[in-house]
Amino acid sequence: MQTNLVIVESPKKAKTLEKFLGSDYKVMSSKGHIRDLKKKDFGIDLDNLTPEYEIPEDQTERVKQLQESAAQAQEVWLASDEDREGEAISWHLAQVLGLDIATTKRIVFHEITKTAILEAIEHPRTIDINLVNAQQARRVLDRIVGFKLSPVLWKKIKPSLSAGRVQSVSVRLIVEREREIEAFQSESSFKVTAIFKVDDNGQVSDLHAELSQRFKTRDEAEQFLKAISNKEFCICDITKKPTKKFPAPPFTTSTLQQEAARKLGFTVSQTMMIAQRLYESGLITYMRTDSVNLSSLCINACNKDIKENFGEQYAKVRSYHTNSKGAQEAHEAIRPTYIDKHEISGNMQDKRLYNLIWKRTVASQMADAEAEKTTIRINISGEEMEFVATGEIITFDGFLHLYRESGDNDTENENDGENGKLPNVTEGQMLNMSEATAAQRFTQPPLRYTEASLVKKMEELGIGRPSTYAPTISTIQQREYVEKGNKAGVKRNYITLRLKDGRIRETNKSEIVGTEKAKLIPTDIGTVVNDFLMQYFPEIMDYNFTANVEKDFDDIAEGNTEWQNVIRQFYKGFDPLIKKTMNDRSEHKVGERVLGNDPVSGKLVSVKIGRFGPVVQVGEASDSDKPRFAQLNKDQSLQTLTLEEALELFKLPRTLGMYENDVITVGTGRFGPYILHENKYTSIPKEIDPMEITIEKAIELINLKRQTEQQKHLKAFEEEPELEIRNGRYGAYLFYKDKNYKLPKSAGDPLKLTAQQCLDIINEQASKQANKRSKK
DNA sequence: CAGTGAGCGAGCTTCCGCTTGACTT
Repeated sequence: MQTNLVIVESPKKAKTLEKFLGSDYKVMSSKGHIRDLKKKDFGIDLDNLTPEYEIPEDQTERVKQLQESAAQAQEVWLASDEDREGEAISWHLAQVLGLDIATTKRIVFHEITKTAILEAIEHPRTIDINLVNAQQARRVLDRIVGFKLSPVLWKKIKPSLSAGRVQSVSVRLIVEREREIEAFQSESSFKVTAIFKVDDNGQVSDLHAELSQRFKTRDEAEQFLKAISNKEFCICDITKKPTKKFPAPPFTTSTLQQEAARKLGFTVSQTMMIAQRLYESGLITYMRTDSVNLSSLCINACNKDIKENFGEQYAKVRSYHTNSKGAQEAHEAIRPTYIDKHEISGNMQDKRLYNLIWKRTVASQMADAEAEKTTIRINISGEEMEFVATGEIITFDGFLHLYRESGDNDTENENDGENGKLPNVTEGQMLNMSEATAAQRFTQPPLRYTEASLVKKMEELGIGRPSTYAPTISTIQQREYVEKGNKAGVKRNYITLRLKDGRIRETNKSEIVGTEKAKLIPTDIGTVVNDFLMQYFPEIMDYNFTANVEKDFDDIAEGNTEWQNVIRQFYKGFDPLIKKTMNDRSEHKVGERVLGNDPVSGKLVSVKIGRFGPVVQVGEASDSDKPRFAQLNKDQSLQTLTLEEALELFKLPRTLGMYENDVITVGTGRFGPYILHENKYTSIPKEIDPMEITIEKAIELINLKRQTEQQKHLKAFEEEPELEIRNGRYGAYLFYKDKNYKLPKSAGDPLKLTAQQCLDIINEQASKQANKRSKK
């Protein structure tokens, strides 16, 4: 007889718990929150500051089941996570299930082990209403900020935009980084390196050293090289210093996302999807966590595993503590459920992520790596400056044997000759310099954010939670505040001076710098919205806003303040700003920039964010004839567009002339410039300027298009009129009911396929597609 | 990746955190 009902948040957790607790206990899950503020309305009675809750559509069935089970049970145990949100979930459950808040048993555990759970059952408490109120304050504040601020944007900038405590500040980070990069002035200096020939136990080897100082100008560097060509070099000092390296703590959501991006190239949401799969298969612990804590069970298992596989000296028991802002630590760190499971079966991605988690976890329980750092100082006769050679050798690899954390700026081959082993030399030894080089080096602008490095920054600032990092990054891209893109590098020339055999040779080389891939770049809309919010709502945009309100939430949780007071206090300052901004009828639209006057009509030319994004406008709404509009090209920006470029946009569409009884026009559309003739569109290739294109060239392109069009239809079928084999840029493919399908290589000669074979291929791909789409 | 090509008149849009979903063409 199941007399007890235990309710947790996650279904997977429920299953595991049921095994531990035995037949007296039925375990169910809430699947997160079961109530929320009304979805459609504002959801808060602002006069009394009362939240208006409802059960979301997709939770009604589940709530009904919970109610039925609760009615049958003699005792209900609320076992949601031990954090603010978890406490609120328990409270909502108690309300909806008609349980007494004062007496209903509330239990918590941070690790899912039998002892931890039985221990929790032994020590139940009741719902902490102060903590619940802290959550209500958090929820209400976010709703007020989001639902009051967004409409201001709809009115002032563009419909459907959004603003919020977390997303707006995330966009700010990206906009400001972009501005830093724009404003960055690269400075160059000359770095001097030298190679000395050393007799190392009968073998001649190179000793690379760098000058202790850099030169500002080419001339200074040249003078220096001249000066040292006939100097003497002597080792004046050798110091050896032992150093230690420590393993990184076990994974949290944020660090897992970062490391999976750096080491495996996963996007943040990809990582979360795979981790979810591993969790549901029982292979890893919960993947949304801010804790670095490992259960003692796990620590012991690591210890045993390390000793068996690497030896006694590699093991070192460690416990980690979080230092990230606002961490609530309701779960363990992300770790393998069973340490002795070194490998898993499954697809490649699952395996790789599991492997990463396994290594990180085990490495966190391994010994420090020990190294010896050697610094050799080389004196130059008659000079203040000296050459310095450094080398580091690992004397004991410790955790490095298994795992090394990657850095954000890691490049493939960063060995600048500074690491590694140095040849054997002694103090006082005279050296022969074989060559010296002065190479021009430039200071680098800050790097744009990747998804993962943005998550890192958000965590540092205490913005967002493990469960929201990935969704937030999707949101700001969906709203088109930010896009993920590549930045082509620029070519830069640099000078190298090389001293060899008493002669200095100068060479000019060039390199491509600043190439960035899959980086977050702000759009015009993102920039305009950010600047607008910064101007009118600086408090919300302050990087410390979240941290400040968190202090208030803590006060509420400790019972020192009433939650409504905190909200009332905030709203008192916020509401007038909203009202004022809404009613502010300034002459110009937000983000508008006047470029000048149209030389033909004399009318005002301006750029702004239009209904469909950035546009140029000639004339004003008050003019007798309507203003003309033109959309900006994809590579143009509101902030940098010039009057000339703006006027250029109005020169299209233009008419080239007649061909076969119809006009040829040249226009520009969503996919770049095109030729329109007889209702058919032909793209104009990149290398041809649509402003310069001749009618002859246009006709040539039209005919070329017709030709490929003709060659497109390889084979049709009588029995399946909607099926066709077509020829495209990448060879033959299938066309069926207005959709394209790839032909697998195994299909053989496309012309020999039967209709049935084609349909089989299509069906197979369609079902794969359906799987993919449903995941979205 | 397989070819695509519109133009600010109804309406509606939006937050942050918890959690996992599965319109058959």
